Amino acid sequence: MVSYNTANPGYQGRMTSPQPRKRDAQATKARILEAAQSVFARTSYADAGIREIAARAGVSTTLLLQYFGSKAGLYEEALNLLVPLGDVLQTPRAQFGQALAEALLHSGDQKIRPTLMIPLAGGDSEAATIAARVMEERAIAPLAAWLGPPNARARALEIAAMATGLVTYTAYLPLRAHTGQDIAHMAAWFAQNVQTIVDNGAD
Amino acid sequence: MVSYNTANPGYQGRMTSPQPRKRDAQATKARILEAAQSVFARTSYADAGIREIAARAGVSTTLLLQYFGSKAGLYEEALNLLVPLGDVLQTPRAQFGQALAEALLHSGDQKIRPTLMIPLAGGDSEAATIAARVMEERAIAPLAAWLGPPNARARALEIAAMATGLVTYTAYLPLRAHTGQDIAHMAAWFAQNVQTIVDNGAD
DNA sequence: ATTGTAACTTATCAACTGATAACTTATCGG
DNA sequence: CCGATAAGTTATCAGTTGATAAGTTACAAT
Repeated sequence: MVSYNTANPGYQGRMTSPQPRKRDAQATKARILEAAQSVFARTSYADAGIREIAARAGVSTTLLLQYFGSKAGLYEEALNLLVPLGDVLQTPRAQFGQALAEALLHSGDQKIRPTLMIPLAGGDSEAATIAARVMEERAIAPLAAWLGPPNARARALEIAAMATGLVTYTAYLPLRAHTGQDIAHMAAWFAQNVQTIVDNGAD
Repeated sequence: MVSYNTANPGYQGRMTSPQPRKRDAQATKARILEAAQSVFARTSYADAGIREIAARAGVSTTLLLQYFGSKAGLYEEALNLLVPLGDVLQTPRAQFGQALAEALLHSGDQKIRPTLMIPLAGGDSEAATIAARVMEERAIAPLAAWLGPPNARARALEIAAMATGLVTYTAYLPLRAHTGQDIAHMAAWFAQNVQTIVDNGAD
């Protein structure tokens, strides 16, 4: 592993990647963001370290900070990039529950799933403030608008609550392994209840 | 504020608390655990600091570590102490949904609420492992046993998922303030869906 | 009254965190 | 070819974290 900011001066890493890599700020930024997403999704904000993200992107921490200003800045940009609901909101209303369930349970550890882990940021920390804003703007608000009255916001929050809970207990917490039956039961339960919220605007 | 381990040598704090406080290991342990609960509930595990907990309990960090071995040990004991479902599992089955909703939304920031924040510990950190074990033993398992077949575990997880989500979006994330209508709608939704899971064992 | 022991603290550590200043090097238009 | 500028790095810092060794002080039984 090529590591920067550690005791390994001068080594260029030509063995692992034959090309010393061209200089391309945009591509580098993208690599950093990708690394940030995967690291922030796996550990909590406080546990995730700038050094690990930088190493995973094959960059020095300095460059990372130069591009994103601070760890918090990187966090915000990484979250914003996920645009959680984008695709799912395109599906027909009648299949929304099913579509969201599949997106949450089968997504390849990227895209939507991490977004639901945003709340895992913390309580009153700087990270929580950022996470709350992003969640509000990119998930709750669009979902509420899509749902429409009555009680748009409450219903959006209910869906978000179920989604966060589902991901938490199926993919995030290292609980004792679930059986296929358990997963199937939960998926069906989730899809149906979400769909009810979508359909039953008038309760 | 009396602070230990900082630059304030020799000050005994006699002004704020006239009695220099008797030596009582059990009471001191209890004070530490209480402080730990409130701090761990407010910030994430990684953000919570041993020093803050110790200060809040009016003790030195050394004593805290002497009693609980390590930060992780303190975390585990503090979580275990919450015994989340205890009271709620005593209510009649027909009112379980309502009872749980009230416990979650009206609890004075202590008792149950923090327990549902356990998952906020992190991803693959040491804290997450501890949190998962406690959650499994003190919440999922007893709840599943109480629910009974069929699909006891899946149904328990579904309830836990909703509960975690509800707390997350009403009390934990610093989202834009909810209206009373929103809260009421969510509470009713939560109570009814939990009750359905309790009743409809056979789907 | 003395003393043994439990309760509790002070002083200190090594490791790690995010961040900054100052340097080097590749790339590209003229 | 060249030199300006962006892309990238090394070295380093000050602050904080959890943890430890060595001490001090209160209390309770003899």
